[in-house]
Amino acid sequence: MKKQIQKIIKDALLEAKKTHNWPDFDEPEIIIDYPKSEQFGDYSCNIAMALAKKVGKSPMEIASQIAELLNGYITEGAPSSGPMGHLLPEGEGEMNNVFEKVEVAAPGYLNFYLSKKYLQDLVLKINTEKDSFGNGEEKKEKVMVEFSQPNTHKEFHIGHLRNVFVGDSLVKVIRKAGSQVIGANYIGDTGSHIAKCLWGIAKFHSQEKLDEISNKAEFLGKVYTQAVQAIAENPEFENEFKNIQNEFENGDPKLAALWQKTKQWSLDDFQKIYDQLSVSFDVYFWESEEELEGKKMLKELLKVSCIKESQGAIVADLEEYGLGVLVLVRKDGSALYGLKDISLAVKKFREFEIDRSVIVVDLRQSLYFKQLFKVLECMGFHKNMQHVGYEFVSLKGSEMMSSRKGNIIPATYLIQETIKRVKEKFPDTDAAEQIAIGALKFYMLKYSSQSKIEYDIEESVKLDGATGPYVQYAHARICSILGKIQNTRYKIQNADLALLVNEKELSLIKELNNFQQLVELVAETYEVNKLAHYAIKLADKFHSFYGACKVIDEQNPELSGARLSLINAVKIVLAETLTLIGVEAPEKM
RNA sequence: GCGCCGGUAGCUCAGUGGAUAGAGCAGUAGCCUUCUAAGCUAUUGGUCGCAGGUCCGAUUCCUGCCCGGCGCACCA
Repeated sequence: MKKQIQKIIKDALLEAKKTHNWPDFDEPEIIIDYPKSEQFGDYSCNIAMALAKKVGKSPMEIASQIAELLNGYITEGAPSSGPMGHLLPEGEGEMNNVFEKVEVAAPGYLNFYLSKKYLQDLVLKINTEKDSFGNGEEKKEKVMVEFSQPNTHKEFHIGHLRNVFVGDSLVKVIRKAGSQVIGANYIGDTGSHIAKCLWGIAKFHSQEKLDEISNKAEFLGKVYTQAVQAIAENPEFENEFKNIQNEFENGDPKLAALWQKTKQWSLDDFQKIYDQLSVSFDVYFWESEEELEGKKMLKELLKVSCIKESQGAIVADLEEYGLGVLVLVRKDGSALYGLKDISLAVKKFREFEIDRSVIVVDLRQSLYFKQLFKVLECMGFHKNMQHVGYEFVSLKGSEMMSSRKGNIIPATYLIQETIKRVKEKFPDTDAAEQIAIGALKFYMLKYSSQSKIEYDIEESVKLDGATGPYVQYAHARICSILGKIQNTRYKIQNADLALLVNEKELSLIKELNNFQQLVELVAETYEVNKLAHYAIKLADKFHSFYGACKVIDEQNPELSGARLSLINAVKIVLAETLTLIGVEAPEKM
């Protein structure tokens, strides 16, 4: 829609140059905005103000001249696109008269008003297309979104949850926008943290019957912390640990068996969490595999100009780009994250033939990703790779989490606690778990990614205001009304939508009209919090409509039919928006 | 030291080169014999960190500074 408005404005500018003897100039970019308030129409453009100097007239005068032409187009047709009534592509049905009028407002805005007919037809369109409403055109592009990336032998904590929610949402929204998407997980199943944990088990827990431990994942996390602290406090343990690390890396069968066994404990725990959150992956990568792949690539890598030996280690020297130095291989020969990520990046593009790689990782690794992408570039590997960062999550009233310090908040604790509190508050609901998971996801996703979250459990289970349950509640209310008219004379199909003329009704439809644009925007900018904000706004407008308009009215079955049709459209879009952020929409609450 | 991110209402956060800077919570005043009150309606509340600059116009862009957080060679 915005693009089409741009096009007709461009037509108008060209025509104005002739008819109003405007001087010749290069057109600046035509920007179409949503006005701040509905009193300024549905779309607005500030081109007249930008042109004031170039044309040599006042913004208001320019705006009036453009508006006059545009209003002419509404009835008579624009030079390149025909009547503005035919703005929409073929196959969109009988979408005539998209705009009602174009107005000029001080200090020089052009305000576009959608016609009632267009809005009323939109309700039918949504009811017809159902959950495919808002889908982008199918693209050939293949995108991989890598997210979650938990480390085995460490506990899955609340910071990991933010990652999972953002990543899962990106998969869904980029897919909806029309690209093929592969959701990928990259498990950290190797590295020094594993060796530390194995050493910790050998040192402090060798007498215990490991198989009888009830919460195995938690046990591993605790042992890891215990090991880190023990080594820090007792330097003499350093050698003991190094010995075990060497034995492990050289394939000691006992340690390898212990590794496999304990790794599976972590993986089982992760899977339980993903199941509970309804998150899944299309493909898994393993750090232990990339370690081997990376080492195989070393010979080739050393031919790359920026990669060299330094102080016994192999590093990428990126000083000339202002990116410092990235160590790929330690002086003891073991591989670091960077090396593994190089081989993984190559694998993603070669084996999976993707066009774009999106990686969701903590914002604190921004520099690291700049370095990684630069190294790949130096290798002649010019690909579309994006790091989507997000700020950290802490718990209100506690210091910053660190699994090395052992003061983390486990994800399972937060999930169980939220479910418990929802059940306390609403003992009658059957959807406590859906509500709790929804509250959790919504709370994390409503923040912009560069905003730190100080997680407040008390705040997160409040079910009013800008929360998931608030949106779910709007959905449940709609379902409740729709449930009442089953097997009655009211009809959603073939309703006379021209009856929808009330201010609240039109305002609600206008919000629905923004959905497709939103999907496109989020798929490009990765700003998933905009989905949450949209859901709130739509729910707000529904509640406002609900307060003002009675849907089922015995006296007026025709209007009721139209309104039922409208709320069904709202239900579809609301549910779809929630789906995009991974939140379920229960029918009853 | 260099770099990145933030500083907007009492609190938590949106937002933007332009039209009176917006929500939620908290506060105040109303609304359940009426489709789910997890709701609605109205309302109080702001030197958009500070100082310059660019611009017809800056909270938004540029520069400097202050405050908070984070990152900068063998963790991931």
